[in-house]
Amino acid sequence: MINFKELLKEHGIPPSLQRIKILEYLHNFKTHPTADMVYQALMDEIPTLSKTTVYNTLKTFTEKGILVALSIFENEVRYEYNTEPHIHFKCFKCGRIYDISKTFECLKNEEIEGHKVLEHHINLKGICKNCLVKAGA
Amino acid sequence: MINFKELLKEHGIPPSLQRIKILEYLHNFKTHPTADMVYQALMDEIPTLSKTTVYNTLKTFTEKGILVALSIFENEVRYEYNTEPHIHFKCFKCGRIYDISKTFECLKNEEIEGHKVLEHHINLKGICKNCLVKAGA
DNA sequence: TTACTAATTTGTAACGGTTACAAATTAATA
DNA sequence: TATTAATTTGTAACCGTTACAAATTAGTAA
Repeated sequence: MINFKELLKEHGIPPSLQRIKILEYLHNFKTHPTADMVYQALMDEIPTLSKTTVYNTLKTFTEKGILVALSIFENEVRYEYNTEPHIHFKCFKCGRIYDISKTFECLKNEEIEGHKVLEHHINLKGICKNCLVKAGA
Repeated sequence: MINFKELLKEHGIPPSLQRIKILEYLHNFKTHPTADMVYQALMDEIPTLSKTTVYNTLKTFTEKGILVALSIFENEVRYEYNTEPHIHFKCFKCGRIYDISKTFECLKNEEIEGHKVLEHHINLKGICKNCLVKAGA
């Protein structure tokens, strides 16, 4: 059981209710949500919640390294809890994003053609397991 | 010398002046431009050009496989001429996008954890060669 | 507690990339 | 040349996001 209040403090972020709840959500639901999805999900629990707070908080968390921002979709940013390095698979049909645990040793080097690599994002796209079954039936 | 008129016909796209010029630009300048950049660049040559035409044309080309749409930046889509598979490096400082010719054999397989992979995008981020030199000086 | 200050949250308006849509223009055909 | 279809254009709207100021909350000192 993670103490999110402590986790925020460790990252130099004063733990308000909104911040704790947003962090908790990102940690518990691995759905790579957009800012709006987080907002919708927490509206019931925090009726006064503002969308701006969600955007600001997600931005802060990302800057502090607690979350990672993904650019898998063309138009909207998605967030996930920063854990082990992994790659993403997006289904063209259902739109779901899957985490692929496989890592690539060949990307471990931190220098390529003279450039210093700080991040790498691998995004696969295609038809997911579920949609393949549906199409085959 | 590529005959862009013929190339369009081969992809089932009637070759209008606008379409030819846009394709020509994407082929000649490997700058991974946004729709707006293409628009700005062609405004002199085609004074009546509309931004909507650029957007529509880029979309059509992408659907037909002539171009590839990149989601390296968070907010805007960038396009490039569809050639050999390669990966992209985006510099945090100058924002430029570099093509890295290195390919990864480990991503050649078309099936991963049950999902059918149709596309893969590898985006590296960090400090580019040029900016490293500037920072070191 | 109370008064005061700083931090946080909120709501509205605005911004920027993109798209919808109808009118205007151009090309194609008879 | 007249008619029809395709393409382009311009405007307005959409949507994700951000700027900003007001309102609220939390923290501190008397």
